[in-house]
Amino acid sequence: MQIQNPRQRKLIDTLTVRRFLRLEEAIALTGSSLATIRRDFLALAQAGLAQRFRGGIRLPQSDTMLPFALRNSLYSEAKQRLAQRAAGLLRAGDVVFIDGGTTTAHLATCLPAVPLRILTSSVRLAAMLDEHCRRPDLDIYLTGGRLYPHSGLLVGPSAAASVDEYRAHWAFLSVGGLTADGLFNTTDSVVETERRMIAHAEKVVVIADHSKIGRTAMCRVCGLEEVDILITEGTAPLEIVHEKLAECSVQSILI
Amino acid sequence: MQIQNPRQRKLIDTLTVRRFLRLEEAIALTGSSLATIRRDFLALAQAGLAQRFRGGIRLPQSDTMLPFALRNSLYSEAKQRLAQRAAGLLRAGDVVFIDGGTTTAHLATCLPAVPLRILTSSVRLAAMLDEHCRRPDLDIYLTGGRLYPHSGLLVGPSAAASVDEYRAHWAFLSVGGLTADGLFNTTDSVVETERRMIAHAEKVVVIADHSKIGRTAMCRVCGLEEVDILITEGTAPLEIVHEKLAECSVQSILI
DNA sequence: ATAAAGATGATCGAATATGATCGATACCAG
DNA sequence: CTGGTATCGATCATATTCGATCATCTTTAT
Repeated sequence: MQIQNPRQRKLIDTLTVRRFLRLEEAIALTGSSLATIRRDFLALAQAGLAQRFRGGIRLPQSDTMLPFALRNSLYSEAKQRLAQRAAGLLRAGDVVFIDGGTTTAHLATCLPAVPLRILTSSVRLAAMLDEHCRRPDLDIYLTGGRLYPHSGLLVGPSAAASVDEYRAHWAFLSVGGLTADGLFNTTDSVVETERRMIAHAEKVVVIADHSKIGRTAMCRVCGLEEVDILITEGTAPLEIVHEKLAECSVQSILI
Repeated sequence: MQIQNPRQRKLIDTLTVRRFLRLEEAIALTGSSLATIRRDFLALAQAGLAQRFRGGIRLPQSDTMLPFALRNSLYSEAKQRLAQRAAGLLRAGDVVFIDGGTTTAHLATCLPAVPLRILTSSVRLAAMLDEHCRRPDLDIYLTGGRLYPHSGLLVGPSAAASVDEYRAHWAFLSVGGLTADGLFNTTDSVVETERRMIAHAEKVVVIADHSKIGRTAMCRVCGLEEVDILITEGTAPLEIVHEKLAECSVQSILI
């Protein structure tokens, strides 16, 4: 049986990005009432697409999930909270660069209800924003470039170059690692795009769960002096980089 | 069975580009009354071309199965044959511009099994090629630009400008209309991108079903002298433009 | 030219989805 | 164990959409 109700589809799709969805969140997401969401949760559970628990629904545990969903569900609760905090920074009319990555993908589910212009290199993020949020006040831009296979990411020189055409209030970056030495990512295909986003944004916000702090990866993106705000978990081993953060006047937001 | 009612065709065409179509949107789109649209929705659902849900219709399959749906659906038989013929032109290593549109979207289902590089302004086409086909020999590029709401199309000056960075062996275009006066499309948001594709491709291939021949639309793309190959149906009223086609040495391929 | 067949648009009762409310129940802290 | 709080399921009123009917307009066949 297929879910035909667009609202229920939206809930299911959100559920594949988050690991669970609470009643309050679903209400905010759809604009529907408590009673309706409750009925939706019941319907989704009866269809076997979700499991109910007190206060919300989650993905069925034993189900075979897509690789993307699996990768995403790792630390997804934390990422979701970090993304929500990041989204709280935004004001009406802001222009936002959003990096491609599993962490920043969570932003799609919690953007504030204000007009925004968004430039991203993530096709999935763009598709999510376009298809589900009926938000005529959102302008969504994609960088050009080569589609990195099976990742939904636009990479390469044209991706980087197209960022040069824009200026933004914010750049939201997700990283593979963060040390006193700077920001790191696992592949160089996205690094140049991130550098341009950093160069052309007023404020650079790095979103990183605790596992990223103190870890490097192959490609260095930039030094910490480029970063304005770091949003991470309270459990992160920040002492490793604390001094350098202060030196570069990075504002740390702990969740 | 083919849908011959032009209004219903329009609805189906819109549906292949968007994900779902609501009653209200369909009324605005066609100018017809509520009752008529309802009857159309019923007819399309009974023909198996769409699924109804309260307030609108949607494609019968889930979006990840869209290529499958396209291949199997009856209404698109003609377009599918045209796309197959167009795909037959391609050779290993070719660089191909593919316009965003319902007709060219069918190309995703029938590309030959040779290495190709593809630049398109259609996010859906790119996603189909990336996710559905297991083709490591395909390089997929997207133009940048603004995402036209609920259409999966990249539009605007940056979309057009990014085409300038590439040169291709082929440009595959789908049009809203074709007369002796040239090619036409319904909206100007994609026209500039198409012009750049035409300018930077060695061979320009227009794919148009019979309903497009002899019909104009609001925006003129270019004259027929820019076209190298026209792929259309044998039933198309080609006599209207036959002379001009010969004059511009356009090669007509009839299916 | 006329009649038949079909498409279209308006209207109305029926079916369904939605939102608010209320008592019952599960969870948590002390 | 007990009281407080939040969530749940059920119920009812309302709003929206659906299907059917009928009148009007257009097309087609004779």
